[in-house]
Amino acid sequence: MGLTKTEIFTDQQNEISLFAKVLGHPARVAILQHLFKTNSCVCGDLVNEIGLAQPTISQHLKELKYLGLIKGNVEGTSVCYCINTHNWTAMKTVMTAFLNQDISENQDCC
Amino acid sequence: MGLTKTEIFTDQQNEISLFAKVLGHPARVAILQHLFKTNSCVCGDLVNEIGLAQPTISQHLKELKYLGLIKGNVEGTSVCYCINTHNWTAMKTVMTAFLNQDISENQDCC
DNA sequence: AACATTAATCGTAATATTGCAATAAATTAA
DNA sequence: TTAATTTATTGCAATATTACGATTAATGTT
Repeated sequence: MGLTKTEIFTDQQNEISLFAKVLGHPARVAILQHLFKTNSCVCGDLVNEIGLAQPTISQHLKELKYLGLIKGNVEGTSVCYCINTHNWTAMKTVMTAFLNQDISENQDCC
Repeated sequence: MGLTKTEIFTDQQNEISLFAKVLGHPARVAILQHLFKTNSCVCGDLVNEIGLAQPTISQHLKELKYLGLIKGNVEGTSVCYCINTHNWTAMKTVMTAFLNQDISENQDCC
């Protein structure tokens, strides 16, 4: 079906998976790393940095923006993107809590 | 195309995105949380816990196993699954490093 | 205004993912 | 051996994702 049954999961589970999903493509990972590295905004030179076509990059940026991980500002004919630090931190909190779950008693049982 | 161009990205970027991708479905998040909570192994009662059909759960378990995040042991007619703590920790290290990237100069620029 | 530049959107093709019914495989019990 | 139980596999339908060419939209330049 290709259609996830979100209604049978908790909000938390859906939130974690949505964040993970947007990080689940190397182009989006690369975009985020580049925005972190260059700190200040970057625009369409992401197209040059990463070897994908402009519409493809634009599409990935849209997804990152939709999840709130980046912000975009129009500057003349170009658009300046950067990390939305507030939302990034919020996402990090959610993901870190999930990753740091402890095994109650411990040791692998299988 | 639906086909990711992995060859243009670094091994690290591909690794991060693969880990994120497997966490990018609420059923797999729920399975992992359940395995953590019940500590010791759990078998097909995951099918009861989560409201998906047995083949669907089996498929999700397969993906988690492929990425090495869980282990499965045959015990009679049932199969006992549990977190692969070693690989989970390794994954956590990779993901945490990515999530904890710092913005060089700081503050949002857009 | 006409042109150039940059990014978003549209349309489309190819592949991937999700989910399940049906079936097969493996093991145990009678 | 036959039946029961449990999980994996197969096959398939529906939807999602990825990628890009062509186009449009927005702004700046001459």
